[in-house]
Amino acid sequence: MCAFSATPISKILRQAGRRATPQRVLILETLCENGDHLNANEIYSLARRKAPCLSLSTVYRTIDVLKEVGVIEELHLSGECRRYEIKGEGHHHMICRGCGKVIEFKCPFSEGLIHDLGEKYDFEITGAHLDLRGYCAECRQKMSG
Amino acid sequence: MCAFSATPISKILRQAGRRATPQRVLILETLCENGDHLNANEIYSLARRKAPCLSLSTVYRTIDVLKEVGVIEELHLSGECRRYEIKGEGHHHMICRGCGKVIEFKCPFSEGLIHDLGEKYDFEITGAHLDLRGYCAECRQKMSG
DNA sequence: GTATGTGCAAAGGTTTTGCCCCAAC
DNA sequence: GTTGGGGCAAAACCTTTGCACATAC
Repeated sequence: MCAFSATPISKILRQAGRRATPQRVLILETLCENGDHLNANEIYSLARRKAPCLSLSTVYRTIDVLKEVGVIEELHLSGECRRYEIKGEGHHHMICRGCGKVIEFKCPFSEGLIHDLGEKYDFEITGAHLDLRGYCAECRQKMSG
Repeated sequence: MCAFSATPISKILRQAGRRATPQRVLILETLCENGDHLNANEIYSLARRKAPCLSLSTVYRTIDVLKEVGVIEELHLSGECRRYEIKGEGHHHMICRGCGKVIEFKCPFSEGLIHDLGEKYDFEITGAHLDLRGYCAECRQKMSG
C-alpha cells in the first residue's frame, strides 16, 4: 500500500543522517493511511488523533525533512495551499475547474520525449508533472443542464 | 510582443462586463514589459514606479479579474508564492532545482495524447501544464566541479 | 447617477523562526 | 553526553476583506 513500506522510514531517515522520531513516522503514516493530497493542516488534525501533543510546526518541519529525503512530494494542485503526496511511480493529475476533484492518471507520455527535451535544452530532468485542467463529467452536466 | 495586443485590454474587459480602469491596464502592461513569471509583489513594485498610489490589494484584485477574463494565467513554479504570465500559445516550464531558473519550451507532446486522456477519463481538458524539474547545465557543473 | 472599482487598514490563513527543553543516537 | 528535534508562542508572509470615497460607464 504505502510506497515506502519496502524500506521502513526509520531506515531511510537514518541513512540520510536524520533521526527517526515517532513524530516523523506518524506524519508519514498519516499521509499513507488517509490518502494523498493532504495539506499541512489536514495532516496535523489527523495525526493529532494519535498524538494530541503534536505541534503544527513539527508537521511543517517534518514535511521539509520528508521532502529532503525524497519520501514525499509537494503538489500545487490549485490556487490554494500546498499539498503533499507519497512519492511513487510518476502519475499526474487532472483537476476539475468546477468542483476541484482530482483524478490521477499514470504517466502516458513517452520517456523518450522527456529525454529529447533534456538533450535539447541541456537540462538533466529528474521529475515531470503534467497537470491537466478542465471539467469532469458531472460538472459538464450541471453546466449544460 | 504582448499576447493581448491584437485586442486591446480595455475592449476585452468591457466585453466581459468589467470596467477598463487605468490600474488594470497598467498591471497588464507591467507583466508585458517586465517579462512573465512575476508574483503579486513584484508586479506591485514595478507598477508603482508609474503609479505610486497603486495599492497591493488592487494588484490582487486585478489579477483575479485578468484571470477571469482569460488574459493571464497563474503558475505554481516552485514552493513559493503564485506567479503569473500572459496567456499565450501553450508553453511549458523546466525549473532548475539548483538555481530556480525557468526555461520555457513549446508544447511538443501531441495534442492527440491529451485528447485521448480526456476521452479515457471523460474529462473536458481546457489546459495542460507540463512542469519538468531537474538541473540546468551550470548547476550540474557546479555540483560536479 | 449608479454600480463597480480603488485605497487604506485590518484581518485571515499559511508557513517560518527563536528559544528552551527533551529524546534519539 | 551530544546534538538534532519538538513544543510553544510569536513573527513573517501572502492574500483577502470591509469600508468609505472615487470614477468608468
